[in-house]
Amino acid sequence: MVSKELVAASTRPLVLSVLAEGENYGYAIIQRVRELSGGELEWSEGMLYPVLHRLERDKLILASWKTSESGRKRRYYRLSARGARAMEVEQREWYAVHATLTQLWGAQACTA
Amino acid sequence: MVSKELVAASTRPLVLSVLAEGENYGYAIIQRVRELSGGELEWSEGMLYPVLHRLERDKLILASWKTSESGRKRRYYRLSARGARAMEVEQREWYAVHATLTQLWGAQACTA
DNA sequence: GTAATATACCTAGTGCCGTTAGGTATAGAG
DNA sequence: CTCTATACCTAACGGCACTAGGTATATTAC
Repeated sequence: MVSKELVAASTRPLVLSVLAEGENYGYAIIQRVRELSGGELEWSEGMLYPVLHRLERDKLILASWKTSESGRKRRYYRLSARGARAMEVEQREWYAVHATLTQLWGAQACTA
Repeated sequence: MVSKELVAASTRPLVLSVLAEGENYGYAIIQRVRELSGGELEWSEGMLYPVLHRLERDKLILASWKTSESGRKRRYYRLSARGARAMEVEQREWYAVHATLTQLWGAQACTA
């Protein structure tokens, strides 16, 4: 379990970073994040879809409906150039805060 | 500058960690965090004081009024045993998210 | 001496965002 | 044929940073 605030802080960078791996759709993004976090991050759909809509509204990601070979309709998202820049900003901010915290927590900056 | 969400996520762990260094008061905590972050984190008073009140309400920190030799009244906070445990939880959650992000960002886990 | 700045505390209104709790529809498994 | 997993969506609620104030005292500048 991760606190609501930490979820809020990590959602945008995580979504942008997952889409930097290649285009993907909402349901699969949730699973990808759960997998990457070893089950620590269990996103709800009610959280993610509004996030995707906001990112699309802000032109950080681009969306298109596609039908998979199974016949299922999915909304695929991919990173825009603007989104790639936003991801770098998020990354820099994250590292700034991480550096501040690890100064207080001692030398163990690397637990990844 | 750091996003609102990232500020929200880091405020509690930062305050608890600063108080783990020793008792301190609101105004000085703001300066300490600014110093540790190299100016990246510029907390407003309107943000911090409600945070301190919530932490006190939840018994994670303990408060007492003291008058400095300069004659100024300050409200000093110190970490409770409960607060120390909460800090460890926050730390573990932070590292879990950090590990997830750094997997997506590549090997550069250490920029601290 | 007095005006300006830094220190030191506080609160109210606003907007954003995760959570909870729903709803709809299709594909595959038992 | 029913149940689960997949796949999308939205509305109401609560918590929290942000903005913009307010009060009061000590120090510095003119």
